[in-house]
Amino acid sequence: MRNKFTIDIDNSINSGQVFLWQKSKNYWYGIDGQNILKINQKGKIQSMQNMKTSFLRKNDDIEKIIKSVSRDKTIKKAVKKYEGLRIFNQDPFQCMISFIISSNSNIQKIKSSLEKISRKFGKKVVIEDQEFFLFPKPEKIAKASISEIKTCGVGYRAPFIKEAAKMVTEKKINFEYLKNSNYDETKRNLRLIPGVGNKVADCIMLFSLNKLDAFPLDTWMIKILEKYYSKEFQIETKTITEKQYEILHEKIVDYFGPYCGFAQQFLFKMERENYEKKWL
DNA sequence: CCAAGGCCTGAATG
DNA sequence: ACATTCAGGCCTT
Repeated sequence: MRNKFTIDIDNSINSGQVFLWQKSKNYWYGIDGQNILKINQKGKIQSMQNMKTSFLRKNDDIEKIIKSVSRDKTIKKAVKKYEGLRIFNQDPFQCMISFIISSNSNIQKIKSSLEKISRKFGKKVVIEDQEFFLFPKPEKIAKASISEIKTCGVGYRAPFIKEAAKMVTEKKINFEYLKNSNYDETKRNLRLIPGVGNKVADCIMLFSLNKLDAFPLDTWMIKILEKYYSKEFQIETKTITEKQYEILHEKIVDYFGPYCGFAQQFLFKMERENYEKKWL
């Protein structure tokens, strides 16, 4: 028997995991690789390109996942407040580029850069009298010059983006293989990409490679852990070193379990909302 | 193994 | 106005 699928689409889109989405008349339209998705408030999804998609992860046993991560009062509160918050299953290439761009940046600027990249390198598609630009294929970005990429406002990340795309076209990074690999193997591979450190790798893994045990530790999550979980995970220093990141991740998996990525998403959403940050 | 500094850019801050 | 700071890291020294 299957659970009834429910989702809070607004909160899920506005939770820092996707950037190329816009709302129009109660529908959300978004770019996911070579696909354009249209989703209504109830989570009914359609591909405007007639492609198959598992974007909404409808097969997840969300009840089980939520029960599994609900280890304490703090996380229970977050889960209750953002009950319909879900993690998407994005196009890996787009996700990788998005989070390479995200480093040392903010939502608005990430969004602006990605829009420019799509507009400059992606295929134009007109749907329902609206113009969309698909996300460019890896080959296109791999062939672009650094200065062309820089016109999208990505600055010093431009060479990273080009090299990352190149590694995909050369099959040094094979997303299909990584989808079927475990956490450590996947991370080891992703870390070979310039501009991909621990945090960015965890984002790519959680949001596009089906690694629900990935738990991106950015400055916000560190603050959250210090605020609510100082007993469970003592964090001594201000800047998290590589080693500390690994140790912390292990403790987090021990504590929140194999779906800890969901815990991250709920905690992150709750804390960010407290600060009334503007999203899309 | 750890700490410090630089990095594109543009919005926010003073 | 104009300068400075800072933002959901990463890389090099």
